[in-house]
Amino acid sequence: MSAAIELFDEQGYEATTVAEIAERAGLTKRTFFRYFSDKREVLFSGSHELQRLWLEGLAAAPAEASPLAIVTAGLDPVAEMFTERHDFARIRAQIIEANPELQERELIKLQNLAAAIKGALVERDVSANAAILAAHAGVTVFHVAFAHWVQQNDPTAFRRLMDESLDELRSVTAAQ
Amino acid sequence: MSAAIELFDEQGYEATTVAEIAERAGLTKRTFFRYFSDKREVLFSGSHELQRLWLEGLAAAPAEASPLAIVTAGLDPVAEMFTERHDFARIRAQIIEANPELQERELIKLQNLAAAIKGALVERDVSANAAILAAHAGVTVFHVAFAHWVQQNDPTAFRRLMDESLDELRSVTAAQ
DNA sequence: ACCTCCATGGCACTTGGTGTCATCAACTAC
DNA sequence: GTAGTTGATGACACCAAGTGCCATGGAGGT
Repeated sequence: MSAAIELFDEQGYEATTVAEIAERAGLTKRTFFRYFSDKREVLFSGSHELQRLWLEGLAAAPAEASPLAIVTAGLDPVAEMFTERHDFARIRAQIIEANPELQERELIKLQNLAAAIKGALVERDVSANAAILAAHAGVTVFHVAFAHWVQQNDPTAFRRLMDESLDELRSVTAAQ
Repeated sequence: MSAAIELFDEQGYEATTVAEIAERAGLTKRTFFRYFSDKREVLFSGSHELQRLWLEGLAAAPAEASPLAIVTAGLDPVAEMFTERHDFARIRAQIIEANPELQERELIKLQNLAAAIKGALVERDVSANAAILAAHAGVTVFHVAFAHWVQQNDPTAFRRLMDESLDELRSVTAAQ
C-alpha cells in the first residue's frame, strides 16, 4: 500500500503498473492480487475501518434518538480518526480526484457504507425507507465535508465542517 | 447497444466479451470502442438524456422557488420519460444489480448528474454549499425511488414513489 | 528427521482497451 | 468523369489487468 501511494504520487495512477508496485514492495504481481482484489483497491483498504468506527459511534447513540441523530452519532469517532491523518488523506484525495475509475470506487464504498448504516438503523427498528434516506443523508454530509476538509489546512476542522454540512442539509430540506 | 443488452441478459455481463457484442452487431471490437469508451458504458448512454431532461425541468421552476424545489422540478419530465421504458429499465437494472463494476458506473453517473444540477443551482444564485446538498438530496430521492420502481409492476408509479421518498427525506432531516 | 501448511513465485492465458495503418465508400470540385 | 478529400471501418500488433494452476521453500509441529 505504501509502495502504491508513493508511485501514484510520483508518476500518476494510470502510469503506474501493478508490476511496478509489486516490485517496489519486493513482491510479484501475483502476490499483489492476493492482497488486493484489483489495482484500485489498494487505495481503499481503510474503508473497512471507516465503517467500523461509524457503526461503533452509531451504536452508542441513545435509544430514543431520531434516525438522523443516530446516524450522525457516528461522525464523532470518524472525525477523530481522520484528524490524525490529514496529510495522508490529502495525498490520497489528490490521486483519486485525478482518476475517474478511483472516484467510482470511492462512490461504491460510500454506497456500501450507507447500506451498512441503513442495516444498523433497521436493527434499531427504523423503517426501511427512513433508514435508507437517513443513511444517505449522513454519508452525503460526510462526503461533502470531507471534500472541504482536504482542500484546506486545518486538520481539526473536520468535525465543524460536518456540522456545517448537516445544518445546510437541514435548511435545504426544510419544507417551505 | 441492443446486441449488448441481449447478450448480457442471455449469458451475463462478465461472461460476455466485447468481441461477441461486436460480432452480433456486425462490427469489430475496434469499432465498438469507437462508440463506447469501455464495455460498461454501453449500458449508460441514456444518462445524458436523463441529465438533459432534469436540467430542462429545473429551468422551468419559478424564480422564487427554494433550492430543493428547483431541483425537484426536474423530476416531472424524468418520471414521464421513464414511465414509457419500464420494461427496458427492469432488464437493465437486473444486469447492473448483478455486477459491482456496473454499480460503480451508475453511481458516478448519478454523481455527475448531481454536479450538473449543482451547477444549474449556482447559476441561479444558490450558494455553493446549499447547491451541492440540494442536488445530492434530489439525486438520492431519485435513486431510491428508482430502485423501488423497478422492483414493482406499476410503470406509472414512479412520480408517486419519488414524492414519497422526498417526504420521507424531509421528515428524516427535520430538526428535533 | 519427517510432515504439513501456507505464503509466494512463476507462468501461461484471457480480455479490456489503444495506437496505427490500410481500405473503401460517399461526397466535392473542377 | 476523374481526381482528391473525408470519415467510418477493419486489421493487427501490443500493453496491462486480472486469474488459474502448479512448483517451491520456509516455519512450525510431532
